[in-house]
Parts: sequence; C-alpha cells; structure tokens
Amino acid sequence: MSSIVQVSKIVGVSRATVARAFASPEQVKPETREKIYQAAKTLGFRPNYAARQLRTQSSKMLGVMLPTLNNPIFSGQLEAMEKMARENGYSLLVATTEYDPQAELEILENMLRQRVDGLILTVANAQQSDCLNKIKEEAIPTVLTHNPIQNTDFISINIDNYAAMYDATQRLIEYGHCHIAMLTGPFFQSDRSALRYQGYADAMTAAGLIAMPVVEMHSHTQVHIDTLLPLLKQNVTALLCSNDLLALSSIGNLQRLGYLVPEQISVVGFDGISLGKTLYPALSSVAQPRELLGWLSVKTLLQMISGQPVTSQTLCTQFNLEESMSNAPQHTSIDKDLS
Amino acid sequence: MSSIVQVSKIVGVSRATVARAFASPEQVKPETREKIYQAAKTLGFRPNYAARQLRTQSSKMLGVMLPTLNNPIFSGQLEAMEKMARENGYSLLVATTEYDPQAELEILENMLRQRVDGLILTVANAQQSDCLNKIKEEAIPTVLTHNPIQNTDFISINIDNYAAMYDATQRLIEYGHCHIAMLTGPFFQSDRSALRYQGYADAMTAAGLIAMPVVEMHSHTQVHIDTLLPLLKQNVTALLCSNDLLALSSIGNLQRLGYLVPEQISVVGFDGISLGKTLYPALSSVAQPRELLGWLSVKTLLQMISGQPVTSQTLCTQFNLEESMSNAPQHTSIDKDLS
DNA sequence: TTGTACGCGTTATCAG
DNA sequence: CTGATAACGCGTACAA
Repeated sequence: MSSIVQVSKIVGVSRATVARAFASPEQVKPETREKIYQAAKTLGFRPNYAARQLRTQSSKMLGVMLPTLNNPIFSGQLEAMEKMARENGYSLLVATTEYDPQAELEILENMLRQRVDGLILTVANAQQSDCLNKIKEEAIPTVLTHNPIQNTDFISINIDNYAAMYDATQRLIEYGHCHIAMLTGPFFQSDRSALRYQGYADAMTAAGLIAMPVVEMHSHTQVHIDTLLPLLKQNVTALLCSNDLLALSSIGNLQRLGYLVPEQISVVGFDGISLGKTLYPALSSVAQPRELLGWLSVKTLLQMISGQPVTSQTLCTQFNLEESMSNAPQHTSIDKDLS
Repeated sequence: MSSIVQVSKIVGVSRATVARAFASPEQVKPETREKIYQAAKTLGFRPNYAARQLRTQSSKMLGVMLPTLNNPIFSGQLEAMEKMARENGYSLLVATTEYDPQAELEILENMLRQRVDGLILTVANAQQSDCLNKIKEEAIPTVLTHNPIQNTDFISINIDNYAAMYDATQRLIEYGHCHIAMLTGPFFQSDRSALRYQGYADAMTAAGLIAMPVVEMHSHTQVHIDTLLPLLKQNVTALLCSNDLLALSSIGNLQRLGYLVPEQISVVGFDGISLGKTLYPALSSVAQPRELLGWLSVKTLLQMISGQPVTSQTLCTQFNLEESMSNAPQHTSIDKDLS
C-alpha cells in the first residue's frame, strides 16, 4: 500500500489531499496540512519523485557531461552549476567522458532514459560528434559549454579561444619574445586545442614571426622533460600552454633543469586557476570565468526548459599578467652559442 | 498513449513483449526483438527509467554528497566513483555542501525523495551531524568517506588521519626540525582537522618538543602572508599543512618573501595531489589513495545494496618524500639573532 | 477546501 | 516465447 495512503488514513483525509499538501501546500488548509506533515513524519513518509516525474513528465534533473574533473576549470564549473541548479530546484546527474566519444554516446543514452529535463555538456569535438548528432534528433534542451559552435544548431556558452590565445601571444611578442612555443595536451581530443593554436599561429605570423609546430603532450596535465629540452635548444624564450596545469608542470620542470622563470623563459597558461596566483612565480594566464560560465549555462538551460528564447554567449577572458612572464632575455642565442 | 504501446502496435505484439525486449532481451525471440528495436528506432522510443524505478523500486542512482570539488582530492575521488558506478549500471546524483550542515540536510532530503539506492557522503563533522542522525532513521545503504567513525553505526572508507599526521611529524623531527607549525583551513568545519592536529601534537610531545597551537586559515586553499610572518619570527623551520593546496600556497608565499624552500623552511602537505610532484620544489605530502577510495566506496555501497556484508576500511597513506622537505637548517635562531 | 477517478510507462505474475 | 492485467506512487481535472 502506498505510504501516501497510510498517511491519508491516519489523518482522515483522501490521498489527494496528502499529495497536495506536498506538491502545492497553498491549496490545503494550514490546519490539515500540519496534521498531514505530522503524520508523514511519524510514518517516515516522503514524496516519491519518480512517481511525480512520471505524472508531471518532468524530472527536475539536469544531465551534466564533462570530459574530466581533474582540471579545476571543469570541477569549479561543476560546483557552480550544482549550486545554481539546486537553488532552482533541480538535481544534477553527472558523468565524465575522458574525451571518449563512445562514452559520450553511452552517457547520453542513459541520461535520455532518465528523462533529464535538459543537458549541459562539453563534448570532445563539436564539429564532428555522434553525440551531438543524436541530440539533434531528440529535441531536448541542451547547452554546450566550452565547445565552439559555428552553426546555429546549438546554444553554447563559451569563450573565444582563438582571440584569447591571439591576445596572449601578442602580449608575449610585446614583451620582446620572438621564439614562442605552444604546448597542448592530446591535440585531437579537444576542439579547443586547434582554435587556440590557430590564435597563436596567426598572432605570430601577423608579427612577422614564425609559428612553431604545436608541441603535443601525452597528458592533459603533465609535461615531460624530454619534450621540453628540444625547445630549449631552439632558444625558445616563452612557452604558451593550453591549460594551467601544463603551464605549472612546465615551470616545475624548467626550474628543476636550472632555468629561471621568467628571467630566462616566460611561461603563460590558460584557464586562470586560483592556485596559479598563489604560487611563486605566480602564473600568467588567460583566465576563464568558470563560475560565471557554470552559472550562466544553468541559467540558460533553465530558460530553454521554460520555453524562453536564449542565445549563445561568448564570455570575456582576462589576461592575468603575473610573475611567470617578463621581457625576453637579451642575447639569448649568443649566450647559448658561447656556452 | 505511452510510446511503448505505439511500438507494440506497429510490431504487432503486446507491450509486455516490447518491455522485455529492452529489460531482458534474452527472453524474447531474436526475430521479434529485432523488429521491436527497429520500430523503436523509427519511433524514437526509449525506456523510461522513472517508470521502471516506480515498478522495480530501484532507481539505479547513487547519491553523492561532498564538501567541495575545488580540492582535487574530492574531484578525483568523484571521477573515480562515477566511472565505477557507470560500469555497474548506476548513475550519480551529485551535490556539494561547502561544509554547511544545513545544505547537507536539504541535499539529503532531496536524494531520499529521488529514492537513490544508496548514499556516499562526506559530512563536515561525523561526530555531531543532523544529517547522519537522519540517515540512521532511514535504513538506506550508506558509505561515508573521509569521515572518521568511532562507533559502528556507519560504514566508512577512510584513512587514519591521526597516524598519517603523526608519521609525517615524526619524519620532520627525524630531519632535525624542532619548531614545527601546523596550518589548517577553517578548523571546526571538518572533523579531519582535529585528528590531524592531534597526530601532530602527540608526535611533538612524544619527541619532547612543544606542539604549537594550530594555525587556522580562513580558506581551505589559500594562505595569507600575514599569518605566515609570525611563525617565521618564532623560528619555525617546518610547516605541516592539512592539505596540499595550503602547502603549495605556503611555499609560494614563502618564496615570494625571499625564503628558500626547503633550505630555510620545509613544507609538507596532505593529500598527495599529482600537481605537487611536478612543481619545483616537488611537494612532500601524505598521499591519500583517492581513486582507490572512490572505487572502493562505490564497490562497498553496491555490496550493501545487494545485501552482502561489508566492513569499514582504513586505507594506507604513503608519505611522499620530495624536494620541499630537507634537514632543518643549523643555527637558525642564531642567524636570526644576528640579523 | 476536499474527494473521486484516471493515467503517467514500466515490470511481475500468471496463464497460455 | 508471448499476452493480459494489476500494481508502483503521484498529480490533477472535475465534481462536490
């Protein structure tokens, strides 16, 4: 016997009244409402959201799919999203993909079966994604984060990766750097990498400098010394990293090799994680507004769910000029030749 | 009309057969099964887990409640949990509490209404928690992580915070440090802080040294220079931090003040986040097995759900001796006196 | 303000 | 292997 019936019997009302006492309290006389709450408490009754969902066709759940939580940019965004969702009466179903398109598909299917009211996701590659193609056929409110979207098929909250990296590169050039290398994680796993590299490359070219080929790491978070050494031999004076963890790892490795940062080599990251500012040298970085991004993506999704018109938004990044970056060393190549 | 009925009509079978084709495919003749899948595809049919949940009394969802995701120890654990859960056919409902007992209660209530099959949580203070008291009345499978549990009311997967910090303190003492301070985040927000401090204090006392009062920060992740300066004046030669982010922040601040780490002052963290190893100086730390902890907590919870007997487990920590720690400087106090 | 009655999409049961 | 039917717990017309 459904426990709602038990409550109704104890209080001496119909089950409809009990249901109303929880779903729309204002429709029930305060007096009986209190009696119902009291009985519910002693019986340990509590509304069953699955049943409610079945009836109302709304789960009050949002599906969140992110590549990983090991990067503070994602975990911070997730925390902001959860808070915003909860404040609006929504729960979050969370899964990570590790940039694996197969996992993306399976997670999506599961979330659709759960009947989440909407989806917030960052896919590995938005230009070529079975996951997104599948979503298109489903007509479920969806917000992309981080993924650059050319066409108008999806709403996306993101930043201008190209412009941000173009800008960062220009800053380094203004500081006199000519030999600038760019480091990324596994390049083809993420569609952001290419945009950022293009921004770097175009800024170099525009300044009459030569863009170097991308330096690709096996990991999104760790730099190996072996990949750094060749760059140093090429007299690179500045390193642009596609995220802060790579940048910090680079600094650590450089210092361990005896290099001075920024005196001999400048390092610039991407994301603006808070740890970067507190370390020494503090990390120069292209800061992404990750709380805002999380907050806004949930807000946008809720608006879509309620049928309001929404638009994609490109959030501003901010270049944090910190200690890890300085003017290019003079006569670097000469020094090296002498040594 | 429920879409399962539509499918059944197209294929010309009963809805029971369609349901079986998805829930227990082996009970359906391959031929008809294929026809059903085909029809489902063209109709865009997909099982509704809420309805299934209502019928089977099992949501295949686990509720996860953590203090924050801004500490890699939690986000890494969450990622491991999610993977493990998904591999076993479970989804994760995730929420963060910011160590707020009120939020803990609200989130718990919500998860219970969602009828999660089990709960994995880290509460602010397990000795005095309305949240845990409420859970006791509910008889829902629950696994605590990180929370030390004296009594046998709850299953907990954790580490021995006391012993780990006792050990770390001993190491510093063996390295000749006499003036060791311990830094923590907001002390009373977390029950781990007290245990770790006690480990430190007892190790100091056992070595005939004087334990200093705990140095409490306003933030769990950031150290302010102002709190560091008094310690330096007291000739402290080693800093024990209750997590790695505080430790890294300490190192950054010390270096910015012109101090050499570890030559003048050693710094030891807690958690063993991977970033710590790649920085320079690499961070000495008490490493927690966070993937194992996540993995094991889900495994344990699933066993509880399936009615198997389980036990609490205390996982081993490992002291990572790295560059941020060295022998205590000689004659520190004399140097200071002369200056 | 409250009661009646139906349906949301599944699965379990039992019969065939 | 398949069909018929009754739950699962709730929300909400509609009626009282």
